[in-house]
Amino acid sequence: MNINEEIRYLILAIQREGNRNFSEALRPLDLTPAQAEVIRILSEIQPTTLLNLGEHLVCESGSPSRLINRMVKNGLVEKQPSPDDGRAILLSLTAQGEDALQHLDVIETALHSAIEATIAESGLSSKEIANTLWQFVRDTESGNALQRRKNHTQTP
Amino acid sequence: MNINEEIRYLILAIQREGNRNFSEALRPLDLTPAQAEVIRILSEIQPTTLLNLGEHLVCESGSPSRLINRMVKNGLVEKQPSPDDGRAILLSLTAQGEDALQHLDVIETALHSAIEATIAESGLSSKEIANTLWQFVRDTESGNALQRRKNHTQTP
DNA sequence: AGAAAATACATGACACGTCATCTAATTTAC
DNA sequence: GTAAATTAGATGACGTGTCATGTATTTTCT
Repeated sequence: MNINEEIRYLILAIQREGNRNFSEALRPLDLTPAQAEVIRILSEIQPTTLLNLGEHLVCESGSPSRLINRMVKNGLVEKQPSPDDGRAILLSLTAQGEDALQHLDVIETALHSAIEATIAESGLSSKEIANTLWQFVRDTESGNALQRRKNHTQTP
Repeated sequence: MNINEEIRYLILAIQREGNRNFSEALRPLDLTPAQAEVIRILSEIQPTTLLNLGEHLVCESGSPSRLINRMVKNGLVEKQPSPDDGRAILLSLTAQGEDALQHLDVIETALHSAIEATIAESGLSSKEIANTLWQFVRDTESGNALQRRKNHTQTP
């Protein structure tokens, strides 16, 4: 097996395993990884429209109508019509959503520490890895979404 | 945003973008990425059972009954009862499946060249990247599946 | 102002992935 | 030899992802 094919499958394997672990950690909160991403993004840019939310989501392309509808049904997100645009809908976290955010923070902090420890064992730095990984998603939809998130969370 | 959180989302973004690109390349063959993985694995270890196939699949945990049923319906794979075990089913590629394999080979070769070129731009080597990525999936289900595939394709 | 194009969102259709549960066949234990 | 445990596979349920299509609202163009 070609080393580049191996890397292709490694990315898939890491994503699957990571998602499984994260799902398991989120189970007590009754959240999926995609929902967790929505909560974190909304906490940074709420209130915002479905379209703008979609432009910050790495987990999905297009407008995440159904993902949001499920979260509304679960009491995590609320919708209200936009005063400026009759087509748009403004989304924000409910009190329950804000509450989930606090728990989510603990879980994600632990996850990121685990990632750091894993990379440290390899001898490379997180920065070197990130730099290489960025090569794959520069000027892509998902890459742009991630870049937007970075811009939003940096203190200027 | 923490660098390790960034890496977490980079993995997700790469997997999504890569999957979209691969899906698009496979569209003329009427194959999905998961089906492509099955074809490649079967070509290496056929005839084999559903369970053994599952142990070589990175794309799915558990037994891929439905994935295979779809491929049987599409004429890519054929099932036959195992002579040794009344519970087991032996899977193999049909002529159409073998034909798809040839086309798949061309597509994957191009994909792996593109991966190589992307990594080369970053200054690190494919081996260094692979080594670090392996840290994340050592002793996991997906990682073991990939290791089994490597063992099968290496010339001893 | 009015027609045409663009935009924001919703929805149907399909294929995954994951978990839980079920059935049938085989192995294990006694 | 038979009951219990294990194993191989199938299937229901649910939540994504992705693509295509549909509807309502705004913008643009003239």
